Order: sequence, then C-alpha cells, then structure tokens
Amino acid sequence: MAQKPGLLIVAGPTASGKTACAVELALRLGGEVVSADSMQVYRGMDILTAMPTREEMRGVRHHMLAVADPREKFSAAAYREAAMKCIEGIRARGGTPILCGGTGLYIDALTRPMGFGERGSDEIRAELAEIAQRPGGREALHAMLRAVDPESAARLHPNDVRRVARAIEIHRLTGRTQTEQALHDARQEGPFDERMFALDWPRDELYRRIDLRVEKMLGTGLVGEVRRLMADEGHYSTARQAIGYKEIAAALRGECAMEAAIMTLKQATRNYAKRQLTWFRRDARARWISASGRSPSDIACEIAAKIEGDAR
RNA sequence: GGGUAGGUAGCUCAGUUGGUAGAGCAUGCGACUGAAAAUCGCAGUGUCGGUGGUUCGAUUCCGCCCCUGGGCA
Repeated sequence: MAQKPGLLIVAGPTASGKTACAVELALRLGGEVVSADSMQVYRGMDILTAMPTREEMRGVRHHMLAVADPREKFSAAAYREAAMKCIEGIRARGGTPILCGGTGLYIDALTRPMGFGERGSDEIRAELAEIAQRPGGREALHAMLRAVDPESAARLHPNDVRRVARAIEIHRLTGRTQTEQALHDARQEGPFDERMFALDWPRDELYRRIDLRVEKMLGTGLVGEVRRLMADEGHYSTARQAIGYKEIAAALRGECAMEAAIMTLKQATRNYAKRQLTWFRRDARARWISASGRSPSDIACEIAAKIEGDAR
C-alpha cells in the first residue's frame, strides 16, 4: 500500500494564536507553513488580515500569502490547486508541510476528496441571481432545485440562496446532482495522511483577544490600508468581503462614525470566530488543544509530542 | 418649580380597545462541496420602574412616588 504524504494541520478561530504556533512547529520539525486563509491570499491586505510579518515568520518559509490581486476572484478550487503545488515543493525540499489557517472550506478543499466538477458559469449565476431577486424568487429557485435534485433541496433552506443556486448550477453543468457528487467524493480517499489540531480558548478570553487585536491593527495603520484599497474598490468582489474592510470603508465614506465602525468590526470578528469554531468542531479529525495561558512554544511542544505518540 | 415625553429582553424599540408580551441586534447552538472573513437556519431570556386604587383579572385605566431626556422659567 502506497504511503500517503503526511500533513500537519493547525486550525482554530481567528486570534487564537495559530500563526505563532505553526512557526514554532516549523522551527522544531524543519517545516514550511502553508496558509489556509481565504483573505490572506490577497495582496495589500496585510494589516486587515493579520498576515504574519517578517519577524513573526522567524525565517520560516510561508506559502499562499499575498499571491492574488484583490481584483481577482479567488476560489476554493483555485486554492487547492495552488496549495497542492506548494506542498509538493516543500516535500521535494525535504521539509514538513504545515497547513495553518482558519478557512475551513479551504482546508477541506485541499485535504478531502472534493470533486468540484465543472468550472462555474457566470451566465448561469447571473441568471439564477436575477430569479432570486424577484418577489418570491427564493422559493421559486428552491422549487427549481427540488425538480432536479430533491435531496439537496430538502437539505437547503430556501433562504440560503447561494447554496441553492450553486446546486442548480452543478446540475446544469454536469448533469449530476450535488448529492450524487458528494456521495462519490465520500467514497474517495483524501490525498494526505493528515494530523489536525485546533486551538481552543474560553469564549470570553478569545473575544477579549479579538478586541485587543483590532486595537493593535488600528495602531499599525489599518485605516490607511483600507483607504489605499478603496481606490480600486469597484473591481473587487471577494476581497471586499473581508472583515475590517467593509466596516472601515463605510466610515471613510461617511456612512457612519469611525467609532461605530470599529465596534461593528470587533463584533463581526467575534461572530466569525464563532462560525469557525462550529466548523472545526464538526471535523472529527481535529484534536483540540487548550491555548489559554500558554506560550506558542508550549503548545507546539504538546502537538509535537502527540505526533510522536501517533508514530509509535 | 409648573408643564412635558418617556421608563417593557443584555441593547434599541414595538405592543397589549384590560385576559401576564414581540421584533432587530447581541448571546448560545447548528449548517456549510468552485463567493466562505461569505451565506444561511434554530433557540433562550422578561418581578412590562415602584406602590396604592378601580376590576373577577392591571404591564395596559386612575392616584401618588422614584428615575431619565429634551423644552420653559
């Protein structure tokens, strides 16, 4: 039986200390870090996305950071393709790849057998989006899906327009239902022999860390960065969804007070952290590491010990 | 000080022609297969400011008291 390449995964909610932990592990194991973050892939959003700085990287090579123009539409499939190449490169160099990030979908896109099927079609998307806009359109869209893929329709709420539309798109493009595709995927094996760890914090502590980090971002030039990005705003689709961008840009446009924007930004980040926790909790692969009151090297030490334990 | 608007969920507020109340946000939980920092679903909670009266029954009507806002002096 062919040995699958190993992959170490460090996950966790935003502001949980993933970055420092991954760097620590890389130094210990002779590895390189591959980011799994849907916003850090964009250039020019360093502060906004809390991208690791040179100092934080401590000489460890990082991949999948600032690799795309904000005007580009990045996607999970594009991520998988590019990240896979990075990992191959690291292995060719004899290093240990360490996947580190908070975008659960990107981690799954890379590590699970997901047949993304045909490339998305802008025409179909536009058509479906138009239908959804009409009065009662959401229900109509849901009914369209029910006609071709009743199982997906049963699973999806009519208000979840994006997923309903995507399921219809898949059927139109491939002739197969999303349900069939998911079943097919579930029968395949993933490309890696992965070890996944997720950093855990008491909720109130995590929320406090988030507030502090936002304050730090403001102190290091967040507003200026957003102002720079705003020059090209009309061209963005995905990048402009970044937490921090939306809120600060609204304030700069005079739609609300800066102080209110900062509160909303902190709030949105807390809500996001919760969604990340929900995602990783569902992942049976994740082993939770309590991070409260511990140094990154201490945490890395525990993870390294666990991996060694696995090897025996 | 006289007159006035108001005190209802953690917050902002709606409501009950008298039968003990509800939305948004927050919070908690969940979903997630090419936009995912996106998108979506589910679920709590209340001495309805205090006190006395009218009433079978008051958060709702009446009196008094306390508190808050703005306007007048």
